[in-house]
Amino acid sequence: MIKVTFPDGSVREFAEGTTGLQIAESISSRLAQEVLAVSVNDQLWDLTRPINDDCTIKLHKFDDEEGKHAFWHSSAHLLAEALQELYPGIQFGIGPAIESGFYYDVDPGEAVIKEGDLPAIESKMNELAAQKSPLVRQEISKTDALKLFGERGETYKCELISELEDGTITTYTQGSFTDLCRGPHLPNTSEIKAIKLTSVAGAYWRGNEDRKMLTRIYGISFPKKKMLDDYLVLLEEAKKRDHRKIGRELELFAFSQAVGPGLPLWLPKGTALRLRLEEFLKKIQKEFGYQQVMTPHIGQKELWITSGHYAKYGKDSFQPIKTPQEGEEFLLKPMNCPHHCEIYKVSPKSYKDLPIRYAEFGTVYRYEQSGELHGLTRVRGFTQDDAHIFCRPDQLKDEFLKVMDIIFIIFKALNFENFEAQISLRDPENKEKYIGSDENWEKAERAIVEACEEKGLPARVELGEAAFYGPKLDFMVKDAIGRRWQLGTIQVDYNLPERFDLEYMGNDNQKHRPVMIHRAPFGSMERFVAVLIEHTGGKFPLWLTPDQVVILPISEKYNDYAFELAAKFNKQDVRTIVDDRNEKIGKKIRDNELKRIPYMLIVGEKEAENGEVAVRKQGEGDKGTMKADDFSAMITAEVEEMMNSYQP
RNA sequence: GCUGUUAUAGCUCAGUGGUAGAGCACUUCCUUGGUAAGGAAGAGGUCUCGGGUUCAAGUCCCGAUAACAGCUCCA
Repeated sequence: MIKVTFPDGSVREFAEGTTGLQIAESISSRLAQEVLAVSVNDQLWDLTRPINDDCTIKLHKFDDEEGKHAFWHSSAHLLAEALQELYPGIQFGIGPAIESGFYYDVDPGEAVIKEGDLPAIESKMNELAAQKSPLVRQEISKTDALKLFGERGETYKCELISELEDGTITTYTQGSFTDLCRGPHLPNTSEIKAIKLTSVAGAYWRGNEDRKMLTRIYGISFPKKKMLDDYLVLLEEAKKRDHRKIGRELELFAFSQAVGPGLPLWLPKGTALRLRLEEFLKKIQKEFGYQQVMTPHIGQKELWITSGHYAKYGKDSFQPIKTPQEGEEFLLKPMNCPHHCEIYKVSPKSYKDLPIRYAEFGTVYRYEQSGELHGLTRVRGFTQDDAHIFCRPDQLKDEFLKVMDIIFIIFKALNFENFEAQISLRDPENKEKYIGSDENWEKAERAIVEACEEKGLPARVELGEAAFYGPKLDFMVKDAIGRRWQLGTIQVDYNLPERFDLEYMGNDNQKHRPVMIHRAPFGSMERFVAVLIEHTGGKFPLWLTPDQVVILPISEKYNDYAFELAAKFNKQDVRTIVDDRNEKIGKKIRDNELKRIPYMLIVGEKEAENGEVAVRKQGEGDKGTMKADDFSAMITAEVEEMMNSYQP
């Protein structure tokens, strides 16, 4: 007998060789139907794999990550089996489960797989799933594995096998398809009830630009048809929230081929929104002891040679600007740090002066690869809500904590309730990729980890994701429909102070090196506005939205009253426009609902006579009539209350 | 940058070798209205750009550019 410990701590005995599935059956038949995989001593196993020792187990259904993972991984194998039948001689790369769904990278040889071929592949998958083929795990020696896949001409698989250690290799077989795979998998393919192949795209073999490009087929699958339908609805919803679409509809920003790719044009309404965000952050930063500075958009090439960026990025950047003066070269600034370092150096600094915090909404230019440009989230000219903090080493952690406070205030003000953090450290295997001493790196990495602990901020640690000059802490928010976006960033830098030879006089009358922190709570104004659009679906908070109120006269007879009110409201800082088109009221309501203006005021004979407005709230409908002055006071109070609640 | 797809009116799109179309938006007129689309008329296009095939190209072929999806990259 073996002792099995469940997640709740209870222990039960089972015969040696009992499987996860049998354990589930012993609890309830319903559980046995829904369970997909099992963790045995925190290792993910097949349900059909016999358990021979005492262990702790956890059963996984579709609603947890591990269950989904096994489900989609098996779906990838099912996709491969279907492809093998439809495209004889096809070669397989890898086919993993991903965050939502799965893919398989394949090399179809001469054949071409297009979007239009996906339905046929889907049908084949459904047909094969219905056959209830068990997925059978087999341990195999390295020699046998190389022989097996070698005979089938699977060069990609053989490459993978040759890098594995003998004795750790397993295969899974369902029907006529055998794949090299660590597992785990579903007991059989019939669990996969609803399949959608979503797209086909190219992907480099092993993610390497220099290797062959394979065909990647993406798909997603579910144990129930209804779940697939819900997922497809979510995709539709995401499409409706696309910031590129809403940005055009609400006249926030645009691109022009004449101006150039990746160079956004901010339209009046988008500019109003952005400036309001900037003012909000400036106000908070003032409270936190920041000083605004301003620097030019260009600087001498030597500035970035000093910083080290020219060596690393110079050849892939906008190229230097020449002048009539022989040998004189300027660069469009790709970041603001060197300029801020020069500001620091304008006068000698004492330890009593630190920390010094220079903030600038600094516009920078980076020559992103053409295929990388995407709406406002990835552009070639953008404005960072940048600041550089110069402090003493003993102030580092405290400054870090204060920056985190600013970021929390911003997330709260804009209703990003779900966020997480990622600590990016250097790759310990590849230390030569980074500049700076071991000692400094370790100090900085420790400060970040401790700051997160002190704030109780759960953070994922990623090795090898650090910038080349220092470790960083990035914030990811989840938007209203659950997608993750990277926004704010805080980066420690021991390197630039060194390169720019920054100093301060200590209380020991000796010169010391300050520590630098780069930070941008929004990230960039472009990216942040894009994420905010997708998060809110274009329904911005009242304090932020470009137009807060639109007045809709019932007929042209009441236009004068409408304009009078608008003028009065605007004087009171209630941002108001008038829809004076010669249209029926129903039409005006519809159009302004679609513009997501928070308040619509309908005015006709009754209202004009009594100095009233009929209030309609966007998305909520008629709210009844009130005095015009009461309405503007209400809006002013609502905005003030919001702004005051975010005082540091 | 790589692979694939796309490019027609301000927007969304139809047009599949024989002189360019719809809906919305826009302009003018009628209408002057009460909570999500009133009616009529009109204006608007070198069919992204450059080559080629053809008697004839928006349509077929090649190239460039841009956008989109994915990959790679992201100071």
